[in-house]
Amino acid sequence: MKYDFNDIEAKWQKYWADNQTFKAENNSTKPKYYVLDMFPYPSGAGLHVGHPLGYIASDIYARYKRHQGFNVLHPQGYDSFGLPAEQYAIQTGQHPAITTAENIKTYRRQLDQIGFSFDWSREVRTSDPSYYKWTQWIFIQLFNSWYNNDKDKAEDISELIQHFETEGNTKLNAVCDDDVEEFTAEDWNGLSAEKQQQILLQYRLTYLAETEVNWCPAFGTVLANDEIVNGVSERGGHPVIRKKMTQWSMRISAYAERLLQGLEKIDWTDALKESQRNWIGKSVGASVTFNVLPNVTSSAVEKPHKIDVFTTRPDTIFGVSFMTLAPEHDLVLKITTPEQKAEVEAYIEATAKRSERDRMADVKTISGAFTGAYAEHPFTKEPIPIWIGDYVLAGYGTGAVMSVPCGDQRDYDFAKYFNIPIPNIFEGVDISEEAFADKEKTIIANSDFINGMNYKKATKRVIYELEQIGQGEGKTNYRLRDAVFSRQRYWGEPFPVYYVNGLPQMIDTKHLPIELPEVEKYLPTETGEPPLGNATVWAWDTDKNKVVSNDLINDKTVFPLELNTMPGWAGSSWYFNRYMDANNPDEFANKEALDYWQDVDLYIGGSEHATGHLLYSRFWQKFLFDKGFVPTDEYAKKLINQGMILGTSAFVCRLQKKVVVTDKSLLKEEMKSNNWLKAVEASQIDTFDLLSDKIVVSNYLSSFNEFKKYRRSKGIEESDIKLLTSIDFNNFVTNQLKRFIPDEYLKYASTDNYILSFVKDFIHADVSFINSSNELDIEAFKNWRPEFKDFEFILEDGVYKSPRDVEKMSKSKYNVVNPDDIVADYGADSLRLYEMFLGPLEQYKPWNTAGITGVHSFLKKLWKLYADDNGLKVTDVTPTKDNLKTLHKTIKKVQEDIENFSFNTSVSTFMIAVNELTAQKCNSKEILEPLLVLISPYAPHIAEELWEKLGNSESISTAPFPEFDESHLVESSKNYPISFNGKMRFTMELPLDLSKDEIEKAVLENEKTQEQLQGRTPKKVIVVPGKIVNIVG
RNA sequence: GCAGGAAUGGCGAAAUGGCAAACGCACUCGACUUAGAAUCGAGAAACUGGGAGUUCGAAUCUCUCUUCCUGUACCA
Repeated sequence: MKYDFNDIEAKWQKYWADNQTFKAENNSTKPKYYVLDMFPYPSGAGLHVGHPLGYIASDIYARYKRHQGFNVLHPQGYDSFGLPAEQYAIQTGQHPAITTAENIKTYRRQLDQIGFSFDWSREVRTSDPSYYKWTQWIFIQLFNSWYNNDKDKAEDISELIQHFETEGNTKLNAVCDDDVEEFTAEDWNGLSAEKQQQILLQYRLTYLAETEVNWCPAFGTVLANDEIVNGVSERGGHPVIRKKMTQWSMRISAYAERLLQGLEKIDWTDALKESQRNWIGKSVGASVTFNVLPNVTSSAVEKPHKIDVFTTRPDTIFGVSFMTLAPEHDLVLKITTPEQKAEVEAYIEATAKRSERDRMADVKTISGAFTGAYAEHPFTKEPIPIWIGDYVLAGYGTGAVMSVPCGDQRDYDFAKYFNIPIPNIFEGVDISEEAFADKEKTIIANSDFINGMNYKKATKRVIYELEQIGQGEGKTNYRLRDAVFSRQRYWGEPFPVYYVNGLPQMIDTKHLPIELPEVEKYLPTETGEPPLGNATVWAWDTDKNKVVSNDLINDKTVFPLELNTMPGWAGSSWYFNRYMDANNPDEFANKEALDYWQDVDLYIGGSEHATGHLLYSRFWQKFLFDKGFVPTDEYAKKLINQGMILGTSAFVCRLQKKVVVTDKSLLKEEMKSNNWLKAVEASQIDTFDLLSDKIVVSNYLSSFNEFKKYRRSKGIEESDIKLLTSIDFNNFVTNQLKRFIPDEYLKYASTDNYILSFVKDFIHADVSFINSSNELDIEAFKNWRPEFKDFEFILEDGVYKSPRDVEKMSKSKYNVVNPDDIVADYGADSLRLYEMFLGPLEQYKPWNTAGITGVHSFLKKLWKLYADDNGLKVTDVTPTKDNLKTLHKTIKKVQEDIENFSFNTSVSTFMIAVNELTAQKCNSKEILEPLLVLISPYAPHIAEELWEKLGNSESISTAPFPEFDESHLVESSKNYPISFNGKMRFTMELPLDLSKDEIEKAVLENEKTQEQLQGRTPKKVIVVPGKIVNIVG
C-alpha cells in the first residue's frame, strides 16, 4: 500500500461534502465553540500560499475542539462587494456580479482542495440580495435611532420625538451635530414636518449631512479616514482632496467611549488594541471660551465673537500669549482687521493650495499670519493676539488653540518664528531653548490663584474657576470622527432610501431588499452623479411599493431613489451574526440561534483591519446590542492576527557597464573612516565602460552571507570583509571578464594594485526557475524574456546560484507560489503541515518551497508506520513502555501547543513521535490509533484514510481526543547535568527518589567531581531534585 | 516624534530561570540504483545584537545602548 495523497485527499474531501461532516447544529446539548476567519474578498488573482495560513490555523483549532466534544461553528463566506470587481467592470464592461461569481468559484475550488472543515451550508455573500437585505435593514435601524447619553445607549427615534414634544431639546443629553439650535416643546410643535425631519437628522445614528469628505478623483468616490494612508488612497496610492458633499455618515463618535472601554474585556492583541485606542484618540482636558475684543470692523450691534478651544493643559492657561486658528476656521474672515486682510487672505489661499499630503510631509516649515484681532484672557483680561496657522488642524477639536509657547513645542516654535513673547509659568524650569511639556514634573508659577500647584491640582482648580465665570468646563475630546457611509460606486449595497423634497425617507423594511439596478455603464454620469444615476429603473413608487422607471417620477407618489451605495465595510460589520442562522429569510438571525452561539470564541485574521473593519463591526455590534437584537456587545472574545507569509524572491546579478577603478593603497586609508562604498567613491582614480551590459555574475561574491562563509574559510578578519571582497573579485574578474574589458584598461585588471568595483543591479527571476539549492535554470531564464536572450552568465563551478531576498509576495516580484501547485505535488496535508511548521502563527516568515520535502517525508514515514508493500502492519500487540511513553508525551505536548496556538512546535512533536515509534518498530494499534487522532486536525486526509484502514467506519473527526496519562511518563532515574559555577561539565544517572542530601553525597563522591574540584572544597552545592546539580567554589 | 514587536547556525526555528540550537531545510560523506528522483545511514558547523545588573545558575528577569520591522503622527 502506497501513500497516494492525491487519491486519498480527493476521496475524503468528497466524503466530507457528501456526509456534511462539519455541519454545525443550532440545537445541541454539546457546548458551543465558534471559530471564525476574517471575511475574504474573492479577488481575481486567486489564492497564493500566504492566504490560507490563518485558515489552516483556525481549521486545526476547530477540528481539535470537535475532538474535545464541542459543537463547532466554523463557517466561511465572501465579502463580495468591492472596488476591484467594479474597476474590472469599467474596463471590460463585464457585470461585476459575473466576475465576482467566477472569482468565488476559483476561491472555493482552492479552499476545498486544502481540506478545510467549513460548514458550507452557512455560506454568505455580501453581494447576495438575501444577505444585503439585512444590511439595509440594519441601516434603517440606525436611521431610526439616536444616542441617549444619560442611559449611555441607543434608543428608538420615537422616544426622542416624544421628548421634543414635551420638553424640547433644552434638557436633552444626546449625541448630535455640533450646530444644533435649542428649542422648546412649543417651538418643536410649531415647526413644519420638514423642519422637524431636518432636526431629527442631526440626532440619527446614520444621518445625511454636508460634510467635508476625502474625495479621490481617480476612483471618483469618497473614502473613509481609514482608507487613506499618508494623504493618498490606501488602494493604488491616488491623491485625495478635501471636498464638501452631502453624504450619509455613521455617528460612530457616539460610541467612542464604549469602544475604548470595551477593549478591556476582550482578548485581542495589545498591538491591535493600541491602534484602536490611538484611532479613538481620547484626550481629557477642558474647553475654554475666549471672547474676541471688538475692533473697528465689528459694529456695535453685532454679538461679540467667541472662540472655543479645547486644551489638555488648562493648568497652563496663564501662559497663553496668543491664539491660533486653523486657516479654514469660520471666524477668520469675520475678525480680521482691514490692515491685515490682504495678508490673511493670501495665506489662506496659499494653504488651500497645498495638498493634505504636502502639509503632512512638511511639518518643519512654520507659517502663519496675524489677523489683527485680539481676544480677552478669561482671567487676566489681557488682550491676546489672534493668529492663523496651518499647524492647527480644522478637523480636530474646535480648529482653534490657546497657544502656550512655554509648554508646547509647536506653540514655542511658532512664537519664536514670529517674535511673540514666551512667558514662563513653570517653577525652576529653563525655557530658553525649548518648551517644557512634562506634566508630571510641572509646578505652576506666575499664575495667580494656581501658583505652586502641580498639574493635577491646577487643572482641577482652573476648570472650577472657568465654570464660575461661565467661560469653560471640563471636556473630553475624541479624535474619532463620524464615518462617511456613502460611496459613489456601483458595486455596493443600495440604500433603502428615496427622497421627498430633498429629504431622505426610509423604505419600509417589509419591502426589502432593494436590489441593485442594472446600468449601461459603471462610470459616473455626465452630470457627475454616481453610477446609479445611469439606471433607468430607479425610482420608488409609494403606492405599489416597488422600484419603477425613472419616467414615472412625479414627486407625489413616485420619488427618486438614493444614487450612492454603501461602503465595503457595511456588509462585513455584522456577518459573524448571520452565520449563526445564515439561511433565515425572516430575520437577520433568529433569537434562539443568537442566544445559543452568542459570540465568536476565536477570530483569526490579518492586522490590516485594525482600524477599519474591526472598529466598525464593534460599533454595529454595540448598536445591535443596545436595540436588543444581539445578546453580547462585543462579538469576538479572542482575536489572533496571523503573520504574513513572505515570498523569497530570486535574482540574477547583472553588472552595469560602468567600472570604477580604485587605488588599493588609497582605499585602505579611506576605509578607516568611511564605509566601503564611500571609500571607493573617494579614492577612485579612473572609470571605464565594460564592452557589454549583459553580463550576469554568479552570486558567489554578490551576497553577503556567501561572503561570510568565504571569509571564514580563508580566516579573514571581520573588519576587512568588504575590502577583501573587492580584491578577490578583482582576481576573479581578471580571469573571467578579461574579454569584456577594453584593451587600454586591462592593466587595471591584471595587477594587484587596483580594485575594480562594478555597479550591480539585481533583476527578479521567476522563483520557478530556481531549484532547492538556489541554482538557476539558465535556459529557462534566457527564454523567459527576449531581452534576457543573450545574457552572458559567468558561472561558478558550472552553476549559477541566485541571490535570494525576502519580500512581500506579489506578481511583480515573480515570487508568488500557488497552493494549487503545492497540493498537486505534495498534497494538502503537506501544505497544511508546512504552513504551520514555518514558524509561530503571528510572525512574518518567508516561504521557501524547498523546505516542504521535510514535512512531506514525515507524512510518508507516518504512513509507513501503518502500512508497507504487504499491507497493513498494525496489530493488537501490547505496547511497550517506550511506545506508551512516546504516545503520552506527544498527547501532552500537542494538547498544550494547540491551546497556546503554537502549531509549529506540535508539527515538530509529531516528527519526533514518528521517528521514535519507527525506531521502536511499533506496530501496536493501542498506540497508533490514538496517534491518528492527534494528527488529524493538522493532516486530516491521511488521518481519515489510516483511521478507516484500522477498521473504523465513522469519520475520525468524531473520535474523542486521547486522554493524557501521566503514569507513562514517570521515570525512576534522571540523568543529572552536573554544573560547576553554572557551567555543565558532565552528566550523572541517579535515581529520582533520592533526597537532596543523598544526591549531593552521590555527586560529591563521584570521581569526576573530585577531578573538577582538584582538591578545592565547594562553597555551596545547589541541588534541584529532578533538574540539576550546581557546585559552587 | 510616539506606540508596539523583534534580534539565537547558511536558512525557518526550539528551549520562558536549570545540559543552547530540539525539529526541518540546505551542506558534506556513504549505501541503494544503469542513471536520475526517491529512500536509508553517518557527519560537520555555529555559543543567543553590544554592555551592565539580579542569581548558585540568564537566550529567558531588570537597566542601558544599537539595529531592524510594523503601525501612527502638527491631536492642542
